[in-house]
Amino acid sequence: MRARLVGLSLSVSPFEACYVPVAHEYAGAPDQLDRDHVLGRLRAWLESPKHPKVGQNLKYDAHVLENHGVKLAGIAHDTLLQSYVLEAHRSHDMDSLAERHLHRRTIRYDEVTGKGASRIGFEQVAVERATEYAAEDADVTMHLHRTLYPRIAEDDRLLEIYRDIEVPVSVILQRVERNGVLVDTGALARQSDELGRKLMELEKQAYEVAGQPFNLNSPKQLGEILFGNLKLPVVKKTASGAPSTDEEVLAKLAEDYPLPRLLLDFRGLAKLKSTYTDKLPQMVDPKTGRVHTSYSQAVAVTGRLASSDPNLQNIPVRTTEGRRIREAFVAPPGAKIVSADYSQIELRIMAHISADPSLRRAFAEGMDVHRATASEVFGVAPADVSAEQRRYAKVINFGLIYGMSAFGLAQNLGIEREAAKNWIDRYFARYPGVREYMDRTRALAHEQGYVETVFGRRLWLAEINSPNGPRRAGAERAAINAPMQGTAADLIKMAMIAVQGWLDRERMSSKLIMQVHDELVLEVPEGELDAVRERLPGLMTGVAKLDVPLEVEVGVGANWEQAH
DNA sequence: CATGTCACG
DNA sequence: ACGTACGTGACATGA
Repeated sequence: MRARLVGLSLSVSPFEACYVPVAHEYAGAPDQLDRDHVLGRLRAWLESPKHPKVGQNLKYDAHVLENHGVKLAGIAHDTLLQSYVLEAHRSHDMDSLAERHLHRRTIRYDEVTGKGASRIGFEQVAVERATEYAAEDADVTMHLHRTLYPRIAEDDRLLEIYRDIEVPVSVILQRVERNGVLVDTGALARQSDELGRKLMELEKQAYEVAGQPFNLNSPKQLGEILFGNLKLPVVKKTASGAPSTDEEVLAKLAEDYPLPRLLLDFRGLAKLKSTYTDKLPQMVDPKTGRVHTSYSQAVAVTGRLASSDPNLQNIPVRTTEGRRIREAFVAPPGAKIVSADYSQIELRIMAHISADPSLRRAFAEGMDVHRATASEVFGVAPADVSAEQRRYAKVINFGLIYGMSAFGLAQNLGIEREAAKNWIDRYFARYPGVREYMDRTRALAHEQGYVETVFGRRLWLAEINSPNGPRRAGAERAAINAPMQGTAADLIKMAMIAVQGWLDRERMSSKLIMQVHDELVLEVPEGELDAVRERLPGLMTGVAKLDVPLEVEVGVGANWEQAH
């Protein structure tokens, strides 16, 4: 949102590229063409949808150009997305791609700008050196496109994922990022004060119980207090062998001792304050007055997006205190926040892929799926399922999506492993199609080294044939999870395209402002509220016809919390 | 920069 | 006997 253009590099044929410096600034820098003059001359071409462009991560270029008032159009190809569609599990930076596919060792950005404290801005790089770096950048992109795109084009389904999903989504994401989200910084500041007071109080109490002051934020110091001074039992150890002080451990110790409870409360509030109520206001862009996240489209191996700087996909929701943070995500005067999320999307996908009759029936008949599962597993009528039974069934259903083990289920439910194994056996007896899906997926993963989403996105499993047992088992669980998580990612990307397409065609002012894996969030002027509420669910459920119905829940409010 | 922890779907 | 539920990103600490 704030980067300024220093120069442009372009290539129209292999091994030929140019660099146009426009804003290099250092003692003795040569005279350069004026930036606005250059952009003025290039504008018609840059903004023309009829003139196709190829780049590496053009979402970024589009932002920089838009910072100068140029709206990039004609994004035909993106080598970042090509690499991601072909090999989501590998690195996609240009240096790696050039080595892997072109056997070329490129000039690295760090080599040009330096790194750490002595790093200089690109505007201070000598024009000659900048030319070598930047022109090579354009040339490598050209070669990568000529190498990677044919590999996608030879597979119909990969081509659809790339051309019909990833490329259009990148264009939409740039707009979503630019739209930003309005945040009530005053409300967050008040929450920070309140949290600060509560933290001071908890800290004071902790010092009293511990008999001495210590840094509550330091797992190391905390471990010394708990397990050294106070001689509390070590419940489990961390990967490096130190006694763990994580939530599970503290919860267990809290049954018998006072200090762990204080620490659990402290940690919960400290997280909210440092990550959210203190940080988010600092992330507001001074120019737009809004928070602009960045979506990474080639990070998550399953096809999901990732959000960073700030991450808007992990804003608290599970606790009452946490939800207050969502109240600070607001609509401007005259508008509302609209949230629409897919209901039970991954379980529906499991029902579709596995074709299990009972699971499909549960969704077809619009049942509460956890209640239906409880009914089957516990052998009672749906109406007679207890709250406890439904809770168990919900944990089992989530476990299935993750490729659960008896151990994992036991731990999650706090029951014996034998008992957990028993529930799993009963589940599979009732849903044989699901077991067959899991077996089939495991076998396929071993044979091919990859699994696929419903729409043909390919998910590679590097360790599926590892001689290391635990690693192989991990890859098998990932293989089971990936088609469900990945298909859900495909669906919501298609939904983003459908929704933005509708908003554009209807010349609406409503804006997509966030994507949270199974949820789209929009900022909607009140005049468009009825239309959006009416059309949004159908647009989202209509992107694909699975063997089970898709359902979308829509909420409206003055803020994100109310809309949920 | 690694580690531990914890926020989300 | 081991080590175990999938996918992410950010923060604080401490080397």
